[in-house]
Amino acid sequence: MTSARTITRNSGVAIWRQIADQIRSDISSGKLATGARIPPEIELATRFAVNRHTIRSAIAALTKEGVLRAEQGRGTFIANSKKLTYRLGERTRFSQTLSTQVRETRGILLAHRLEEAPSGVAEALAMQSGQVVRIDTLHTADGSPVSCATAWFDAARVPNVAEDYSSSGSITFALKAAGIDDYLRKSTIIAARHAEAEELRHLRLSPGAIVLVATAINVDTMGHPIQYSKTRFAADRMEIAIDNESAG
Amino acid sequence: MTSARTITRNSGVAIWRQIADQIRSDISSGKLATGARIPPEIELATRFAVNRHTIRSAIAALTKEGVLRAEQGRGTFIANSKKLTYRLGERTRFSQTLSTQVRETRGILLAHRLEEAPSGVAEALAMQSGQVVRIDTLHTADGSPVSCATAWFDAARVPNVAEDYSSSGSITFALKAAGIDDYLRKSTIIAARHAEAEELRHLRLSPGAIVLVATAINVDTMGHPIQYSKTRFAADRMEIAIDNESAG
DNA sequence: TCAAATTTGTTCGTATGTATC
DNA sequence: GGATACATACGAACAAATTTG
Repeated sequence: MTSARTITRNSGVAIWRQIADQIRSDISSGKLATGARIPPEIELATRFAVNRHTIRSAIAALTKEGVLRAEQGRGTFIANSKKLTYRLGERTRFSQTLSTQVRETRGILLAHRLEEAPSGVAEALAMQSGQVVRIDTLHTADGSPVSCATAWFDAARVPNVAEDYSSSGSITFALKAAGIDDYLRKSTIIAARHAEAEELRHLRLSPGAIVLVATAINVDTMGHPIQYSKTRFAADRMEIAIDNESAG
Repeated sequence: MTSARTITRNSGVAIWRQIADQIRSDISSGKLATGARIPPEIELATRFAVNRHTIRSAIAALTKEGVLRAEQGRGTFIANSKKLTYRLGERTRFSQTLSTQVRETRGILLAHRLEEAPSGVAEALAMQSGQVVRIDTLHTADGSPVSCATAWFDAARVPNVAEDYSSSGSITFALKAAGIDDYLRKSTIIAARHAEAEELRHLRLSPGAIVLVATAINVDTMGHPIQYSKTRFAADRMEIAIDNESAG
């Protein structure tokens, strides 16, 4: 347990939630390991200079989230811990980048529809006009939701992408079915924000939780854009790594 | 103004803050442009299904942050807007990547000290043993703080890095002074979390705010690590872009 | 110039949540 | 657990500034 950082009163964020966020952050950043015992409530109360009831509220929230596990007479323990790393590269594939870290990954189709390309999407896909297929997906690692995404494709080029994704849980497979055997990551923009209500539900997060938003464009081997997507990662479970191989 | 997303009651995060966060997010994601007028309080109150006072609390918080500006009888307007983009590449340099987006950037030395390499740092710098120079810096763009960083260097190799940074506000300059004319970004890991108290102060953020954390290793032209750093970007002001040039 | 409509600013009161002791 | 203080959220007004007709 690291030292208690200052808490801010009257900020619109209850003290118990600020403390819960700090403890969760210490756990997911690796300062606290799985199975470790956190200090007793009285000690935490002293350290954060708050009442013990306030600490109990924080622990109760984290227990409900599944981050902590309290045992009467023994102490409070860390239930879960380490972050998964999503390695970004030209040939980034979701299941592949996680394959060494988890036993199993899965992709679930949440929704799909044909729509007029929203502003920004047509430009990103270098389309003159026309319709796009939009798919909303959820990705799990060992059964836990780790990210959800919205992706747009040129409807003329990959009309059955939703169906093919649904049956396989894989973008790579769905594109192969449309005759696109290979694709490359052209650009990625990474931002972070608070999770919205739908993301909270899908990723099983609590209000105030953070998502990393990766906005990406994938191109075929001719350099033509085929996929524009926004993936939201649960920031307490995932981090993104960028390796510059030539500088190794 | 996009549609109101759900707010969650009794979550430990005040409703006025959740609404303020949503409005701020809409602004910085570009859904709302500088100078634009946001809907009147009554309309927002209806849309979010809350009392007008609650909307006023949210607006007051954003006004204090400098994001909004209210004028009696006229309306409430967006004061500030666009996000800065930090382009990550092998030769990433802070001032250079922002030079096309802002008039002026500055680096300020907050603190420095000689210390035994903490766990993780010695490995990252490929040092057998010994001391490291740690510097804590703050970076501003056009006067606004956008990021703060902690960086470690092998004390044997760049003993005066703190002094040289202090006088120039530039890592590139400080390394040149130690005879390192060029360096490359080897790896970057990006995560996101809530800002800690010190970061809130330095970056002038409010509790619950988000920081993007970039953990980086820079190497010299021989591939030997010279700098290990953790940079925290205010997520509502900055995003990170990764371009894969060969896939363009 | 005046009047109406719109929009932000202010002041009551009341109920509930948060935090302390 | 109970008592107390303060923050949060709601509701109903009214006041002040601005825009529109």
